[in-house]
Amino acid sequence: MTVTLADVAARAGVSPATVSRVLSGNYPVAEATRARVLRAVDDLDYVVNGPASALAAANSDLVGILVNDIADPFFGIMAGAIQSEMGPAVPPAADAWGPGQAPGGPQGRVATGPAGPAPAAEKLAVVCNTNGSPERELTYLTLLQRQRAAAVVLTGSAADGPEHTERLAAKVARLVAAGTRVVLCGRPPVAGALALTFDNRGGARRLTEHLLTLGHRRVGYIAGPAERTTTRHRLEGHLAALAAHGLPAQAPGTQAPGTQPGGAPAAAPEPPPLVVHGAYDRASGYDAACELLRREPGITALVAANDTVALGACAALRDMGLSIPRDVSVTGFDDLPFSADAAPALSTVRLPLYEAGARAGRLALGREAPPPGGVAMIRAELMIRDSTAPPPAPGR
Amino acid sequence: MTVTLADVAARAGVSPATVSRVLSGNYPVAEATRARVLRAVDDLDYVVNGPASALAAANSDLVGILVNDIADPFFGIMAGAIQSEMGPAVPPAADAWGPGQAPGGPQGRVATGPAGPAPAAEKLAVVCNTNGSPERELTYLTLLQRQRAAAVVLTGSAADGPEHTERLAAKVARLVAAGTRVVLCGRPPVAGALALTFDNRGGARRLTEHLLTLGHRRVGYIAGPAERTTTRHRLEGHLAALAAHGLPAQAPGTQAPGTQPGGAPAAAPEPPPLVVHGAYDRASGYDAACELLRREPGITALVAANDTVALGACAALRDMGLSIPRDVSVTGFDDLPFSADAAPALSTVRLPLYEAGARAGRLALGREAPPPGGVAMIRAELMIRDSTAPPPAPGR
DNA sequence: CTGTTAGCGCCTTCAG
DNA sequence: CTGAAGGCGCTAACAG
Repeated sequence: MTVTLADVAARAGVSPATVSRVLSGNYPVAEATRARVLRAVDDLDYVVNGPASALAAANSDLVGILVNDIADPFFGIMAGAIQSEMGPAVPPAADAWGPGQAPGGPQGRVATGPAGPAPAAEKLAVVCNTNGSPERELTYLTLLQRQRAAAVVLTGSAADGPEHTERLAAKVARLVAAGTRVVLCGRPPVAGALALTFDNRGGARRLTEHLLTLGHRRVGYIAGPAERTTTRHRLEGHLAALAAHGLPAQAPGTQAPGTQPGGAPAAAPEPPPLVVHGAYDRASGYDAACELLRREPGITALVAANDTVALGACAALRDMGLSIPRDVSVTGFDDLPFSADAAPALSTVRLPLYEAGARAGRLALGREAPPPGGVAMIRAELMIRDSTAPPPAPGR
Repeated sequence: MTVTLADVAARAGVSPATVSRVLSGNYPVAEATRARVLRAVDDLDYVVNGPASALAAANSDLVGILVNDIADPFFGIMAGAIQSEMGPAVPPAADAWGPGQAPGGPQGRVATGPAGPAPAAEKLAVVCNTNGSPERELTYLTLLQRQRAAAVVLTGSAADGPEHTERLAAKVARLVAAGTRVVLCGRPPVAGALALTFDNRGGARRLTEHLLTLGHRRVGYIAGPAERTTTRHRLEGHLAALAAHGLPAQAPGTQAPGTQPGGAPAAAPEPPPLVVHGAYDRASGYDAACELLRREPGITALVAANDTVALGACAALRDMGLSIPRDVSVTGFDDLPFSADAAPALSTVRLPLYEAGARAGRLALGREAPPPGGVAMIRAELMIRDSTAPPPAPGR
């Protein structure tokens, strides 16, 4: 039914081994036969049988990319960047043969010789959507392990909590043991894997400091899902900034520093916490903003877990008749493309998603030297735009 | 090094064939042995060798999803929907799985332990980013063919033009011949493949009609990349609406119907066309809006190729000090999540991206009967919101 | 129900 | 430089 390597060999009048050698290009073959084989391949429309080749060679050209939400540009940008690095081989005289793409130039890559490690073939970069489910994450990892994937890149926040962390670590260990390279991008490190982690804590801290410096004292925080590492880290940064200014995390008003949170239960009504958790989406931002302003109408600034959430919060504020940033300042996180276009342009923290993804891709292919210790921290950059300003005058 | 099926067989004291049978679950096995095998699998942390199994069975559980831009929610939503249908099996206990739909015996693998080790059957849905390059599209198709993918879903607009159309058709034919199911989602049909096409022409036409009905007569059109089918179809719909109202496509002002475009070359200066092409992104929308208003300051409405482009146009208008929709109305297309949140909320055409993607996923797995003729047209729904209104009074 | 027997298509020594 | 031979790990008929 389907044409095999043997068919090509017959057509070209050579042995299967020779065809194999021509195709994988990692072994000297006479230019004449080489051409003959290539033509036969073309004539027959031959396409290598991946499974068979993977079985025999004990490796495949599959590279898996796991994302939490494929509909979110945050992941789309990283995934796209990772894939962009999976192209055919290295810089010079790119030899992208492939069954179908005949010998590029007259002599293709003949004289090039081993310009590097090996004319690495094109990788099949593939993205898998976990939908934020730790369960599905593990499942995909197993599926990828099954395929003997060459590498796996896990992006975005991980599920927080010991059990999953442990199960993931075990899985990663097995993958690595099986020869699969594992890279984490925008995630906390895991033993055995290379990691590019974002400075979520630092970015969040500087963002809140920016607000405090402007004079804000009643700052609401719209956090992401409670069980995610990124959520926790950003919140920690925020709280650290607050603490550094002597502001108790949940103080609703201008409370004196040092006030112990667990105060009198009945006499003085417990101050409502100014942190609300929700999903990383626009609707959550909207709802959370409403909730926070209900709890504490005196809020003058809202820090959102990410840009999408921030936009939802802006919409809520608008609907309440509040002006941004005159009445309330709002900040996001990530600096996704649309943030600069929002009205008003969002003050946020820029994460170099594309650059980080590209680097992760290179690491996954072993095309770049791993950072010392296997872990690198990616800096976040403050982007101050138009959604933040000093709070309204006290007696507004 | 790695544990194989034979190891498991030995550990369980059965033959490899038996292990294979319990793992694929498509053959009766005594409950006792079955349990023994499962335990051995678990003890040894065994994971099937995908390539080997694919080779032997002549099929794999890979399903490819091709998208033009993975960072664009338009594709992310469809891809996510498609993947959501690739789950383990169907709704009830019914276990429709295996390389082909196994008999799903009376109690198949019911009594299995806790979420068995490798409940298999799960398809590995995988998305590939072509970045809008016809070349890469073909390459990915080859890569997927190499892997003997079970199915392939191509989403979004196709490259327009005979050569690519033909090459694609040939590739699709080969894939289908090799047993891979091919589904098109949001694309024009291709022989041999099932297709779910969006009513881009109709949607665009109704959108422009909406504007004309409001009283607009000088309508600018911001089109997508010229060489894409979706671009062409939407533009055709727009022009059809214009023509139906007796408005020449490129008339800059209130021109009398019937005026022949190719008029006097020097005497009467050629009216500037009111259509500008650009990428499907926000920056293009911004630039195109500027360009159109430069060409024809009297424009009272801007029709954008999609929502993202429309938002860019809105930003441009805002920067020019124009109010939406008081001075200029703006429309989008697709109805992506953020469109309803824009300020003002965007009038657009809703494409049921998620539903279409889910259906495409089911078709790809053969879980749903194909539409008659293999092609189904997906209706687009007009969503009138706040970015459109009657044009300003004549003598504004 | 379970074991046995052949390959699936390709890569990879090992000769020539 | 090229051919011949063995086996990668698993599944799919056939026996029993």
